[in-house]
Amino acid sequence: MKYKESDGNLIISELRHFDIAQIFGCGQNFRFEHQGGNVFKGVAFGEVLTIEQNENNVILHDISEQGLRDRWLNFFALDEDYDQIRSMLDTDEFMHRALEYGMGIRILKQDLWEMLISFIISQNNNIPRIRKIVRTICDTYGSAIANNAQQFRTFPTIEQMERITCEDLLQLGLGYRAAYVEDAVKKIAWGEIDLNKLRRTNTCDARQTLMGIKGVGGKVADCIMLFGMSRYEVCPHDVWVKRIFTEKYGIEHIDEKKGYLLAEAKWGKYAGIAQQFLFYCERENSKTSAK
DNA sequence: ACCCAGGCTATCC
DNA sequence: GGATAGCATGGG
Repeated sequence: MKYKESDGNLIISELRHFDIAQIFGCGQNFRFEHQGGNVFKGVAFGEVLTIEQNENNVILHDISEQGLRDRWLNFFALDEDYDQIRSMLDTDEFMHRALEYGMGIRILKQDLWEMLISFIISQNNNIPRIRKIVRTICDTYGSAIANNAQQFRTFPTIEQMERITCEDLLQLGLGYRAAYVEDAVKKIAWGEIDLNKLRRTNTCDARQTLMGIKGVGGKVADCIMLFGMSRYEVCPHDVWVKRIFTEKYGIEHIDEKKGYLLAEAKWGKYAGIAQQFLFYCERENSKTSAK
């Protein structure tokens, strides 16, 4: 990977395994929107970014080298060696296909608080609607960001959300998840759960702590840890993976425990990343074939 | 109009 | 302990 500044933009070249459409389309992020062409725009960690990709380069608009190092290098996991990760995951024919299909997928390193709220909202919900609700929360409680015509706002901080009630959230269309988000906000705002402490807690205990929040079960806790704490070993046991493990890997009477054991055995410390390739491949292909 | 969505909780046995 | 209905809302 190489990068340089040019006309106030940051141009990245010789970057392997990076496809913005896949990265933002694989269900890990709800805040970047397709602007047409190969351009996506969104907000992460309070900063707005327009990102564009062509055959040879990735262009971060209005970003300096400093900005890349301070924020986006980490967000896009550019310090992770995806050649090595992919070779470790390439353990069978079905996964091989998923790796080919998701050639440019990377697991983003996103804000833990935002992942907590976003994945509570994700349960029994479809992705377009999750995006819409998250955006509404940002529009209502987040802060304005300078220099952006679409008026993207930040994901609200804990302080900006701490006075929210269940009724407020119902107004925004969260449905029965309103009470869950309210519980999460209270537990964090009142200090019952310390997210910074959670980052240094082992995965098993962190999972239990997260599951103490109403509306956070195993799958949601795992997504929070995978996307918000880069716990790459955590493999969220969702409906798609369940289906794959049954149909492609021949596991009968699949349940969460069996799923974890299989993922652990096959993909070890990158089982969570493996899950993302499987999820993306299966979901995208079912879109085109079934409908 | 109908089925379903990156599940979880309460309640049943 | 393990199984299953019900859940708010709206996208496709």
